[in-house]
Parts: sequence; structure tokens; C-alpha cells
Amino acid sequence: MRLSRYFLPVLKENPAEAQIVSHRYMLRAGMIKQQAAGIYSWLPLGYRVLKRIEQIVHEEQVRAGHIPLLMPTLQPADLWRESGRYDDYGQEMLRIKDRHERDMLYGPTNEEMITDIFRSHVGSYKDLPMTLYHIQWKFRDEVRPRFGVMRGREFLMKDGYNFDVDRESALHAYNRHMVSYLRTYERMGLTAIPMRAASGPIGGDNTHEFLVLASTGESEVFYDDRVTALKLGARDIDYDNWDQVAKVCEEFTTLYARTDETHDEAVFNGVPEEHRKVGRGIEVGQIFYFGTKYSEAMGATVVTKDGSKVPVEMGSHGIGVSRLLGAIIEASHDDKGIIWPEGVTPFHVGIVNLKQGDAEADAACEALYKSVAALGLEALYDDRDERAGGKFATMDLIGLPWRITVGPRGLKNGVVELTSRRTGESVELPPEQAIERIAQIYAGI
RNA sequence: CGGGGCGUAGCGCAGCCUGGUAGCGCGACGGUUUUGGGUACCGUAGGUCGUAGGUUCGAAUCCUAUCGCCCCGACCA
Repeated sequence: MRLSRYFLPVLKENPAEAQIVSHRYMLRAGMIKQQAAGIYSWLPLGYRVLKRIEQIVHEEQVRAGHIPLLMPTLQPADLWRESGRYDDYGQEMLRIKDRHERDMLYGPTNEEMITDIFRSHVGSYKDLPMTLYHIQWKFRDEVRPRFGVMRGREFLMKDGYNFDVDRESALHAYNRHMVSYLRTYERMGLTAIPMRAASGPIGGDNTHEFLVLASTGESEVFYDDRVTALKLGARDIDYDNWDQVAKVCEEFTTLYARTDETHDEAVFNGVPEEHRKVGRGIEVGQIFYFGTKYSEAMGATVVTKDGSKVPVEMGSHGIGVSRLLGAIIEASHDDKGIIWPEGVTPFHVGIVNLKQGDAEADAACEALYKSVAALGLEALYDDRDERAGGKFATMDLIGLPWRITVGPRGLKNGVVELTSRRTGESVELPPEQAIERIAQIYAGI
């Protein structure tokens, strides 16, 4: 993308309404525009990152054997009357009447609807296990939306629902989700710690939240700091292997890690003092096993091998997709702007032409731009007729992890400059080698 | 939902107390200058002062109502 033809409305000054760093940078980098309290338009740069995150979530869900579908944002109230939640959910649920005075609602989550789909079409243990998920906009009419996309009223969420014939199989689904989530967050450059949580309105007794450590987090967290060193890495996971998956879960949930909701001071004091940490975290996902709460209420049953009819065992599992943008920025920024992890960056590399209009510099930039495209990667080429300082400031603000700087001085010696946004380190290289480095960097992402 | 604050040009703000023809910085546009980390100067455009009503000869300014937004707390992906 040539910046001169892109829509990137960056702001030089901090908008007054933004209090935390991720909100400020998202506004300043021209990623979002607020339309109402907790409701945002996604401008081109923000939309790119949102799509990248969404794509990673999809890939890891499919890898775990889960099946994508798409349910509507608007739902009939009757489904929620069946589960009893139409009355329980309270003011957070946006209730709407259509022209025929029918009660509708903008979905805050989809347990009822997915259960309805399931009961309409599935009746046998032979069809199980099955996990269905979608990535769809949700609306929860928060009393006080804040922190930009971190606590919006409208937000994009991946929510998945597993259906299993018995408790053991459903617990495997729970574990499978935990492992797939670990991989999902790692691909985004995040350390998200599964912490034992309280169940809230979804119900159920087995639940973990995934927390990204950040000083601006809304939850207080208590943990053994050795959990932050755990990495799933590139290990090969067979998601159908119950033992392997369970072992990974054990590895990641044995050390103490809890939110203030489930914190137990006595147990916490058993953690060696040098590892005992109290901090704050941003919740970026949660998994639940709730058994037959919805299937019983809504009559979702399957026939088992021995011919008996049982309510299907379920769980639900969510990832806050739009919130993740905020969480990633909170975890990865400096005083100049955002620092995108390679996995979610809106463009893989920025090209800065220090002297637009200089025939040699222009030609070198064009060649680099084409070379990046030939790698199957995307460059943002700052071809504006701006001063070097302004171009650097923009690149730093929007946070592309790698920048190639091209100017007449370097070209005289046959080199361009490759700079890491994260470390600030630069190396001078011939253009071909800079492209090779970019190719290597993104080879494993 | 309790407490506090703010709505004036695209963004950041001053002016309000003490009523008298709406201002500054950044940005945008045109030019000169400059060119490896937001250069300097000249010029231009842009505002029903959130909205409605009231007081007044006269309201951004005073009064009333209303809408919106932000912050702190209680609640939540």
C-alpha cells in the first residue's frame, strides 16, 4: 500500500477522551473512530489488525477440529425465555421490538441459539463430539463503557460451543479449548495466563479466564511468576489425544494463578515468596464447562449407544477478538507508539523514502515495494512528500515491526537501513539482503 | 446506578467569574525555504460556541431544561 493513496488519519495530539495508552494510540494511529459510547468504526488500519487477529483465531479453532458457522446478531426473545435468561440477564441485554411488536434482542452471547441449532439437527451420539463456533459482533449494554475497544458495548467475540455425549468427553473439549487458546495467544505475541475463575451468569463449575498481564488491566491477579515462563511453542499437539492435551493443561494450570474472584490467600502463601506476584491483568478469553444447564432447559438430547436419551454435555468458550487489539497494545508499546508483534501487524514492513522525488531513491523504494509483494507480504510505502522526521514519527506511531529506510546517502554506498521497531536497532544492508531478512523473519509466522 | 467533570474550527485548548461584532497552537490548503528524527516564514480557508427555551437593547458568557461525552466507584468478553 502506498501511503499517499491510503486512508490513515493520524493525530499528532492526544484526544482528550482517551485515558489509557491503547485507546490513545488506536485513536492517534487512525485505527478507530468512536461513534457513541462504547461503539466504534474500524478505520482501515484498525480493520486490518482486527482481520489478522480474527484470522489467527479461525486458524487455531479449525486446527483443534472446531467447525465455523455464523449466527445472527439479532435473536428472538423466545429462545431466551426457554433458558430462563431473558429475565435473568438484566439491563446489559439490549432489547428491541420489531414492527410487529415481537420481542427481539441484540445477542450478548449465543448459548441459546446454538443449542436450538443443535437440537434441530443432531440426535445421536454418533454425531458427537462436535464443537461449533463463530466470530460475530456482540452487544452488551455496559453501564459504563471505557478504555476504547477494551470495554466497548459492541464488540467482536469468538464464541464456541462443544457438544459431547458424556462428562469425560466434555472435559476433554474443555482441555482442548485451553490448549488451542494458548496457541492462539502465543501467535499474537501475547503471554495469556489461564487462571481459575468464577463462573458468572453463564453458569457451570469449571472455568478458566485467560489474562494478559498489564498494569492497566481491570482484574487484580495473584500468581506464581514461573507461569509467565511457560510456552507452548512449536510443539506438535494432537487435539484428539486426551492424555497429551490434559498434560498440557496440567502444565499450565498447576502453578498458582488466580483472579481476585477466586484468590485464596492461604494457598497463595504456599508459593515461594520470591515467585509470589500480585499484579493486574486484562481478560482476553474464558472457557466454561457447564454440563447440561442449557441442554436440559431447552431439550437438546442425544440417543446413546445403549438407546437411552440424555441431555447433551456442553461448554462454551470465548475470545474477545476486538478487545485483543487493546490488550496487545497495552502489552506492546513505547512512548513513541505501538509495537505490533509480527503475527498481527497491519503491514509486515514499512518503507520510508527519505527524499521523495529523488530519482534514485524513488526507484529503489519502488523496487523494494515490489520485492516485498513478491514474497507474499505487504509493505506500507511512505511515498508522501514529507520530511524524514514526520515519516519516522508516523511509522513509529502505527508500530510496524520492521522498517526499511531508503535515502540518497545510503544508496551512494549501495545500502538501505533495516530497523527493528522493538529494539530500535538498525543494520545497513544492500536492498536484496534486506528483503531476504524480511523473508526470514516472517517465514515462521 | 451513586459521585465528579466537560461540550467553543479536523485535533488540543483560551475566552465565561465581571454580558458588548469569537481567539491561540497544531493540522489542512497555496507559496518561499529546508531536507537522514515532526524546519522556518508569509498567506488562505474553516466555527448555527452541543440543542431548545428564557432574561436582556445585546448571550459563548446569566437562568432553566435537555442531549452527548469523559473520569472515580459498584458490575462485566
